[in-house]
Amino acid sequence: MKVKYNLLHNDKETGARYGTLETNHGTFETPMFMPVGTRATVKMLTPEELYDCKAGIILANTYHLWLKPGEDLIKQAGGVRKFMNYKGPMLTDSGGFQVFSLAKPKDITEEGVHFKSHIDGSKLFLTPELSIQIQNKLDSDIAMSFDECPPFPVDHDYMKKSVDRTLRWAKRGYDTHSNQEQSLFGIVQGGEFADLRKYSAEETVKMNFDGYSIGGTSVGEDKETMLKMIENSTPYLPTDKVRYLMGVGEPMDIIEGVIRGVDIFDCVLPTRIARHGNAFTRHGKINLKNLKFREDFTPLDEECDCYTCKNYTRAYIRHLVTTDEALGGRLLSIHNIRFLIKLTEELREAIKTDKLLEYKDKFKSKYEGSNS
RNA sequence: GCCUCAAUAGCUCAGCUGGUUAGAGCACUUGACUGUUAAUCAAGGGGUCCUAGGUUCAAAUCCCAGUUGAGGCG
Repeated sequence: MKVKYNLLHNDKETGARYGTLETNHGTFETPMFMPVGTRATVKMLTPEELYDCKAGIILANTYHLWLKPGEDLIKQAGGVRKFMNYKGPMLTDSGGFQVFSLAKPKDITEEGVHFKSHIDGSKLFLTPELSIQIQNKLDSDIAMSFDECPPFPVDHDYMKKSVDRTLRWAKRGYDTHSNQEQSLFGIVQGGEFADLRKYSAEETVKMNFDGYSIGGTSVGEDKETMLKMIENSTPYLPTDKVRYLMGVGEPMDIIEGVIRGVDIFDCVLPTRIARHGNAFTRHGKINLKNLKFREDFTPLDEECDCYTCKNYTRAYIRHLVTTDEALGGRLLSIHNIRFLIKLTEELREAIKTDKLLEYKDKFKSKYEGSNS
């Protein structure tokens, strides 16, 4: 079956959405943060640890799994969820972000995108059809359209051409999509241009996808521009389909996204900064490598209910991080993922009680106050 | 007792045919990270070049004496 979004409540002041998304492998509440498991693993964590973090859905990447181990092996294993022993809902990204991170402008053609493999430098060619075919075989619950994710900034002329090409690619992917058990989402682009966001959203919605996402954010633009990108997109999306903001994961960005009508977020930030020794806390981001945590025998965050905070101290985690022990990255990853998911839980509660703006103000003053 | 070799950043070492402000890796102290090319990247602090003389316009570098260490010979 296709995913089904149920809108259960709008925050009275902001219109922010509380709802649920039904999938073939479970129903979860939104807003929700989706941890990133690019290569069929949320780096350093087991599926059980993700369940403990209350992850509603996780993400894997078409591009990376195409190269290794190959989509046919994963199909043989019974799909990516079975392959990695993850029992909950899963979304696959299309490889569109790799157009941004790996390809050069001249590599992007109407037919598809020429890549140089980041593994061995060999020449690759990814098309909208191929991306969808790979995702059909990966058998995720939700497949993403193959889009161009342009860098920031590009001029209006380039962005218009890019948006039109992404629309044609979306249509090609839609026509290729054959896995009836899998949903397919369209992606809104248009950069910081309000007219192109509107145009991209309206044209994408006409194709009647199972859900919609906002792409082209977190590619180097400033915060204010990113928020404009969102608020220039969500008004044109249908209220009865889920909305997913791609690549956004700073706590304040998630809150601002929810206020603007977003339901799902994904981001590598919690897991990446964890491997680099950092943790989100109510009082801002902290770097456990800092000397000031040497004798700090308190948890990362007093109010956190994660496995790490219930059992370990900052001093111990600092020891693990400074001695390059893998457990440090694991404990921090568990905490950071749980932190963002708990944030979305609290946002859901705030929406249900129509107190989202009040919640935002409280969170913000703590988070952007003095670090400790 | 004699001979040889060594001594430069916290550690391991480059530099030694004299010539800008003595370097590197690691460690240390910080910072960055937003649909993962990332357990990564960047910056910063840190020196009696063993000590004392000498040669020279100029010495980590050459000469002399000493100190400490390693090895060898008695």
